[in-house]
Amino acid sequence: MNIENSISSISRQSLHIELVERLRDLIVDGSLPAGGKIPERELCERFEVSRTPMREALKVLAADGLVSLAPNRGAWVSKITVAELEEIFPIMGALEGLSGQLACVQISDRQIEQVREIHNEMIAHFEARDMASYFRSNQAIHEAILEAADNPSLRTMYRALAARIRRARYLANMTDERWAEAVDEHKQILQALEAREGEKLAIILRAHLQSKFDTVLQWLADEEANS
Amino acid sequence: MNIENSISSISRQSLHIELVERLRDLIVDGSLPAGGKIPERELCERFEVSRTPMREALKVLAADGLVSLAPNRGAWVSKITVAELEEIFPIMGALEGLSGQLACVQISDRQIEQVREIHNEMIAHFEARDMASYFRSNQAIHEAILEAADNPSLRTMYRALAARIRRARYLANMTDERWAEAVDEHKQILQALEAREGEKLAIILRAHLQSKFDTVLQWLADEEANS
DNA sequence: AATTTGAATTATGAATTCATAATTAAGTCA
DNA sequence: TGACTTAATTATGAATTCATAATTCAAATT
Repeated sequence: MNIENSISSISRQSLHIELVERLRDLIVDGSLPAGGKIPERELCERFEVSRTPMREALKVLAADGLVSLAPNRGAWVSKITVAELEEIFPIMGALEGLSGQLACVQISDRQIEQVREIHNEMIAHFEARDMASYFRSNQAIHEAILEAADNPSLRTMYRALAARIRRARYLANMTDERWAEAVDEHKQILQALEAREGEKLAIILRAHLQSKFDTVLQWLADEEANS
Repeated sequence: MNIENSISSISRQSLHIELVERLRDLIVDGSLPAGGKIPERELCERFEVSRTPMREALKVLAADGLVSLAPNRGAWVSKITVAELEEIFPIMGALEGLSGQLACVQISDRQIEQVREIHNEMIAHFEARDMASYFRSNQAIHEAILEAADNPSLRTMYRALAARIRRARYLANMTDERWAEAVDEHKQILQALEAREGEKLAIILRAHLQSKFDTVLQWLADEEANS
């Protein structure tokens, strides 16, 4: 690596980039709840930055759809609506399907081995009914496939959409029956990946996502019933 | 429409949004050439805004991939590389395929009629060998299908990708043979749409895009040969 | 008491300022 | 001359300031 590169990799990236990532996390993990106002001043104090980089970050997140800017009224965490989910899930399906297809072309034996390991861990978490750990492994598998697809633009777009969906904290909503189905779908995913059957993997991934969508819709319906 | 909505629709959107659109146009139409430095001060003077909203706009465009920010060295129009196009085209294919599928479900007879009209205009432009007009009609068809898909998120993402690709001004590169092929593909697109055969339309659209990709790669190869 | 009005306060959008990094220009020496 | 230093200039990133829009809250009115 030459000097120029080594310097740029050491130097801290700009504040607004850092803030985009931090704020995205706060929104996705629910610390900044959907529909709520974003306390600009407070966040500036918390992260010890001035308003300029904070507001730059908010503008980037707004372009991403995670934040809504009301002129002269500030920034709000965008609400998750059923309409939005109905928009996003088919797109996720298309991107994840593509991700699977590309992965089947590109993936190394070593990477398949890694996916299988995560898969087995996930099965163990399922059998222990440890949903949080299960969910982490689950996400790691999808990330590994996305990684194997080796397409940075696809990765960025997929993650932006995933962030928008993840604000819906539907995690605990999965029934035991649905959970078992999801595990079965994951076994098919692993099979197709190991056989490097791209088309088949794409179809399974899309179906898997459709089921997830149904779960999320169920969660939303429950939410509304409770409010 | 209630008072709140009527007010918000009157109020001018923020400067940075306006600038994002203007700058995107400048980049896509080549006024700000790929790989070139973005003259921040000059643009501020041209649009009569201070650096704050201009820089906010640049950050949004950077998140979109149209602009690269070099720490302490300013903003540059991102270069188009073969690697980037290889990334983007499959994604465009997935999105455009989805767009076609959704359109086949949603599209009204009236909308199909409109697409057919644009299609016929396009054929006339082809027969007159008026490539600029042909290209406009062509784009209008893809836009109409995207519109019929009725999915704002898909629209936004598709357009963002299209902007990244359009910086490659490959327009004049199409051979007469390739042009005739493209027209033939468009006849198949119209047929599938009229028959509302979503799967088929998706396949045709992906193939159509693949051919376009080949044209763009050819253009890039020529470019490099000339430089 | 509920609603309306208007001043005080606060938040927002954008311009300006400021510290520092990068670039350019000028000078030095082989 | 041409490579290397170093000072001057410029550009950049971020903080601060400023004008204005929105909100709050108390007083006035019905």
